[in-house]
Formats: sequence, structure tokens, C-alpha cells
Amino acid sequence: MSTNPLLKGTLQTIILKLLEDNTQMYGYEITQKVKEITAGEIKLTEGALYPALHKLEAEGMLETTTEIVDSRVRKYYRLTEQGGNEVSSKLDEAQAFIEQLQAILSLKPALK
Amino acid sequence: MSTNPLLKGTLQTIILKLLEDNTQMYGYEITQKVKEITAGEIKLTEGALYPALHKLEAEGMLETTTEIVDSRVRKYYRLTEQGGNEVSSKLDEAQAFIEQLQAILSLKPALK
DNA sequence: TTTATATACATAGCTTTCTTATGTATGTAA
DNA sequence: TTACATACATAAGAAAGCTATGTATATAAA
Repeated sequence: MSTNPLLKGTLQTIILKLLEDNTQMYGYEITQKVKEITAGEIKLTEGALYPALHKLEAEGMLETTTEIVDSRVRKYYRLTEQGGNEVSSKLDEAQAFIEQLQAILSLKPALK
Repeated sequence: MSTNPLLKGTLQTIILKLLEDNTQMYGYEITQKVKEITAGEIKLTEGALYPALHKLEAEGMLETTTEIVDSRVRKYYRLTEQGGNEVSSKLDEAQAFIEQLQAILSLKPALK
């Protein structure tokens, strides 16, 4: 994988979508889930994930509860009502952007 | 459109792909081409485009020739040999990332 | 027993890459 | 003479990643 500039801008959407599907998840679980779904192709780094979670929480999109499991701390995140409302528009934006991008990247050479 | 955080990381690939298809283009032409292809959905700002072109040139991916057309300066960019070699791997990366992203974003809710 | 790996959080410092705003200059239409 | 289109460029700032580091627990391996 190395670095992944393409990830920029999509991390928030990934987080919100996963939390829409799974009700509640903790940070480490999100990294593992993404790794699993993408067969290791996309790896979320902690330095990107945790600040992104904190930001979404500060914006009122996510709320948390902390639990102790096996004497380790787990901070569960779930969508707030506002967060839930935001998900579908974020997904629409992402899908629209992907389609436009593919329109450019799979362009046939101009017939001159 | 407003701002476009999703654009991050894809601008280089867009530029290289357009130059693969069109042999040579100048900056303003690239902005218009992208606007045209995406029906105005994606707008490249000059503050993003020109530094990106300069960077690709500095990295040896692009080379330029300047012409005067209608007493206005035009700086044409085209792929160097190195740039040409780089295009397909950039495109592969972008397509792979898009596929992984769609795998995450269109995930069905986990059956629990 | 001490090292490595996995789990689980967090943050500081850095870099890349974008946005906004501004500037120069020419040509044309209102 | 004002506005808009064409055509370049850059400075300042913000956003959002990455790397590295730190804390802490549990377990497996050497």
C-alpha cells in the first residue's frame, strides 16, 4: 500500500458508512473491517483514523461510550441522529464523484 | 460544486490521463476539458492546477513548450517518456482504489 | 524471561495538497 | 468602462493525511 493520497477526503465517508451498517464500532475494529473488506488493499493508519473520529464526534455526527473488555479500553462510536442524516448525502457525493472521475480516466483518445 | 475534498490525490492522475489522450494541452484547456467531460461537476481551480503541473514537470513527467496565440501566452504540456510510463500504473492504482472504495461504500448491513 | 505480536487508545510534528485570494496581461462584448 | 473570457502565476492559509512515538494489557514465542 505505502502511502495513499487517494484516501484523502474519503475517510469520513468510510467511517460514516461503516457505522450506518454496524450500529456501533470501535476504532481498532474499523481498521480491521476495512482491511478485511479490501483484502488488505486499504489500511487505515491510526494517525488518520483517530483524529477523524474525534473530529466527527466534535461535529456532532458521532457519539461514544467507553467499555472495558478484557481489561482493555474500548471506545465505541455510533451515529447521532445528525450523523445518520448526513450519511446518505455523503454517499451520494462520493458516488457522483467516482462516476465523474471514471468518466475522465476511461476517456477514449480524442478523434482528431 | 463548492469545495471538493474528494479531488485530493486524483488531480495528478487526471492530468496525466488527459495528456495521454491528447498529446499536448495547456493549463486553461485542461480546466475546460474537465468541466466539459463532467458537465461542470468537477472544476479544477487554477491554484490547484498550475502548481500540480509545475510539480509534474519538476519530477520529469511533463515537458513544455510556450507559444503565443492571439498575443496571449500558452504553455503546452506533454508527457515525457517517463511520464508516459507512469500513466498506466497511476490509472491502475486509481481504478483499484475506486473499486475498493465502492466495496466499502456499497456494503450490505452485516447480518447479525 | 524477555521479546515480539496483537489489541486499543492517543497525540505531536511534518508533509502534501488543496482553497481562497490576488496579481498580471490581452481580447471582446455590453 | 465595465464585465467576462482567455491565460498564466503565486502567496497564505486550511485540511487531512502520514510517521513516529507514547501508554497499556494480553498472549505467544524464543
